[in-house]
Amino acid sequence: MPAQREHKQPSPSGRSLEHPDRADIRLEGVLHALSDPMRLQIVRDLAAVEGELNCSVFDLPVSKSTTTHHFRVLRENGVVQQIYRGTAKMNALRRDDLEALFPGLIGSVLTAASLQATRLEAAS
Amino acid sequence: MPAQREHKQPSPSGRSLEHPDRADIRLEGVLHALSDPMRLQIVRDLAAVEGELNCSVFDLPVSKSTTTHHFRVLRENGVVQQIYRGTAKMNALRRDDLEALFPGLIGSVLTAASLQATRLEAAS
DNA sequence: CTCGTAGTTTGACATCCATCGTACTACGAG
DNA sequence: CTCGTAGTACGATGGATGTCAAACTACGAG
Repeated sequence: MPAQREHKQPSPSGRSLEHPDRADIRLEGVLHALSDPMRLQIVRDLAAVEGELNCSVFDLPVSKSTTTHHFRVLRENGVVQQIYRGTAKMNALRRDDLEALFPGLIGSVLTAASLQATRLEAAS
Repeated sequence: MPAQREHKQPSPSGRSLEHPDRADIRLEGVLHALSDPMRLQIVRDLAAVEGELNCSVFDLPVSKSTTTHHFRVLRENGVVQQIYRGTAKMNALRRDDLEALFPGLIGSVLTAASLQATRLEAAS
């Protein structure tokens, strides 16, 4: 039932996606979003390219619908921004908003993730 | 079934509590532990006093058994250290371990939590 | 218009999670 | 030894979460 999209403002290039305003982003939500290995990997990849990536460049070991689910969690918790561009859906980290709300947080999470990856790798 | 405590070494003052080694602490686990409002509050209080606190000084709006549950999650994910001292159970942040593994992470989470608290308060 | 590609939606399912109440255990005080 | 206090263990329960497969939608290419 498509009865819940109240303010559906037709976006420039097609479907619309709901994003929380900056003021509605919650720390607990962001931490929860980042606490899943799959989603943390997505965020790391996104941060690494410093730009936009479409969904399909992520080679996640899960089905397409699960991937959709994870991107939705990231979007609903204010971690990523998604826009449709033709048939692709581009994703980008909401760096400015996150930095304004939680200064240094994303940076230390990314650093921590790198360090841990190195550490786990070294432990063969 | 109490068949999983393999190396149960009797601790100096009574019951034993299992803590993960530093090397076994995982970023995802820490983020998950911090993503619950109740547990984030506990960690903030713990950080504020820069020392040990027993469980009962936390005035959480949940039952005793739920409180036990949250402290266990924090302990099992390497966020806090707990030791029995008589009938009380003292809790402390594992600052050194967390700082060594994930430099700056705890600090930015605490800062973010403060900022958000202020922000939400200001929004009446 | 038709097709293929990219992603969504739905429904199902098993697991995990936060919460509770009640019964239980450990320890210190008296 | 007995009692009170601090916290644990044990189900139980309702709700969220991660996962999937299958059917569906939107868009560009031809």
